[in-house]
Amino acid sequence: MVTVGIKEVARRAGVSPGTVSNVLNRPERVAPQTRTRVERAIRELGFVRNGSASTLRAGQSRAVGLVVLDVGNPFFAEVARGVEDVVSDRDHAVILCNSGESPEKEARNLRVLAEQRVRGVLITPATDDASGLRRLRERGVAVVFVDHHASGDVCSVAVDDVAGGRLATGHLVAGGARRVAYVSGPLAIRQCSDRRKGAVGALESSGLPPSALYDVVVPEMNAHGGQLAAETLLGDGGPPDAVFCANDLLALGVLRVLLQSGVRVPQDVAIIGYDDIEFSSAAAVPLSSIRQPTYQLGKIATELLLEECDDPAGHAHQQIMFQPELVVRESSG
Amino acid sequence: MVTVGIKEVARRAGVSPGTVSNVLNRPERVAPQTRTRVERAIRELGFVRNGSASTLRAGQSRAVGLVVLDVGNPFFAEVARGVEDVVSDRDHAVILCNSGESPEKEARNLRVLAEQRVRGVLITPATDDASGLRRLRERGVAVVFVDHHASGDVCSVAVDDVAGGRLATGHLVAGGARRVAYVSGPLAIRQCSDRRKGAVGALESSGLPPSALYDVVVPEMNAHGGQLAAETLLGDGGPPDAVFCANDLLALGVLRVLLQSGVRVPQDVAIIGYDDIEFSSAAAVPLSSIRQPTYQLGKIATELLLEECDDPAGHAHQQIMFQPELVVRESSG
DNA sequence: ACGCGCTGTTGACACGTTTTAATCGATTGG
DNA sequence: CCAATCGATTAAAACGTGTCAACAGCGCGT
Repeated sequence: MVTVGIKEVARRAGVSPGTVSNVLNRPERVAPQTRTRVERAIRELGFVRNGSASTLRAGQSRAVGLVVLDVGNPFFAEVARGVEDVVSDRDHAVILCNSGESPEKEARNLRVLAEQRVRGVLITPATDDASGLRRLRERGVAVVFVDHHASGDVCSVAVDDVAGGRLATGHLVAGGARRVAYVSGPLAIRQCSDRRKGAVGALESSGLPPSALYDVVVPEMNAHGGQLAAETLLGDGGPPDAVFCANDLLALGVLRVLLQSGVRVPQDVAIIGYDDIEFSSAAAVPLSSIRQPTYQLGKIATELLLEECDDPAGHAHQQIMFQPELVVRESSG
Repeated sequence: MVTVGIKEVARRAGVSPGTVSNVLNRPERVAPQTRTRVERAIRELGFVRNGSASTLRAGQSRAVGLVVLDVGNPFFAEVARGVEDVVSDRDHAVILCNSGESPEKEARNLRVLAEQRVRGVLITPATDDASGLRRLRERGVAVVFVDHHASGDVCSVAVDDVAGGRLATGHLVAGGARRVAYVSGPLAIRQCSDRRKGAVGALESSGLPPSALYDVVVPEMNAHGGQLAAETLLGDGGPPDAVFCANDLLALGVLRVLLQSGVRVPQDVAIIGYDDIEFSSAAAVPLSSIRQPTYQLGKIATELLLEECDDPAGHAHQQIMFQPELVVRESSG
């Protein structure tokens, strides 16, 4: 491994290593003429800064961590795109971690990120146990919650999931549903429990009893989980009037199984999903859904994070909360 | 930032810093009893190793880079899942980069990865210009191509795109198509040109003239690109008999616009995509496609990469080539 | 001519770990 | 009982960069 360092550049340009470092980090402090000379030397030698040394000395790296529940979910892929765009503009790197909704994997990921001395962490937590995150923050790592509302001393960018659940369920009830199934992942995941809360609220406002809601919880929030849920629904003494799914992946899985079983959507059963991923509108029966500003979620969260990193003292934590939007398509028409 | 380092652990455990380092890196060389003492000290102090210092001194990091054309494409998301699973088992980190099919962004990403001193890079190149990668390899960074066949001195894990193109187009022709549109991203992307090559081959074998293939090239290989392509198809003197799309995202975009315009699929126009992403089977008209072992692509590529990193000398480069598989659904039935 | 401030530059040290050769103690063989 | 050997541990020297106090050169006003 041929290692060309800052001092070889310095020798070639006829300056001291310190000056080269200045060219790299505070170009304005060095005379234009020497700067160009150094820059030429850098180019000629093909020098690239050693990030480890830089990080070690400076105490902060040029990378941020992103921990999501499922990279395979287009929702998080879109969030990741937002993160990547902002971070890449500032020549930083994104370390992507997948928790797969498992607290253990999440903890392991956080440890790796701590080792890497990332500047900050963007996370959609898989659990309400914030002890791992607290330790991180005590070590001086900035944390921003994504798609998860926080309170007080942490930044967060989220969408009002209770409102979303109310919106979705209210719409189903307005369409005539009297018995609604709620298909979701583990209720330990905040998004799932909040959306459920909204659903319950909507039923109450409509004068329906709480028993009108029928929970089907599956371990994984993907299409496979949706298929599992649909089989449960079909087996359990006939399907309900309508199904509210905690995300579109689940909804697509449910939809597929119902259609295969000869159930007509929306005539027999109405379905609504959540997230409004790109594919929902192209589904066999175009899927009603709750739209969120997904890309913005990633983008704004990252901006907040970097802002906090750049000025930890003068930074005021803020919790941003978007309002979701109902998108009606055939599956609930 | 409270920094508890190796030497505080050493003091607490009553040993030297060197011993702590040994516990971390070669536990077998240290007596069981001192080892447990050190491990306790580590736990009590909440010590986490400083990756930058470790990387700096050891000369190699615990991170690999993954450069994909589009994180938003479920195909690459699935590849990323394969990579993440392997890498996370070995307590490494994945640095995710998105080139967005742009050589400039790709080059910038590679520079960031070089700075981070990643152990290796997994990449689906956006261009045939391998100079950036050559420089990386000269610096001792292992490189493995993903979904891109390499020759000779580099590892690669790919799927036979020419065969895939032939499979898809042969199927369309067998179904009666005489005029086939090929909707694809920039032909500078190898996957696109290879699949096209297969398509041409299939037409020739069937005795059709090369003019039977009609190219529609769009700048981005996503659903939006597909919509653009479909508009071109509709405008240009009536649609062809069949459309072969270079990936499923394009196909879903094409499908949507055709259906909206009253074109019947497959009666008026047959469509086939590529990648067989999860959503294709759930589309308004379930999409025929070419299936690839996507997760395996990421998994095996990563294993190859880490193998090369662990033993650069004794490593024999290999090019793995999978065969794709035709999946027929309604869109071409 | 002199001191002053200002801009540009320098040199040396520190960051936290890995690594190597050296040291220590204990055990074994002669 | 000494020497040789072996395993466990240590001390110290790197790794490549950022930082900061110190310093040189220069123009300015007095």
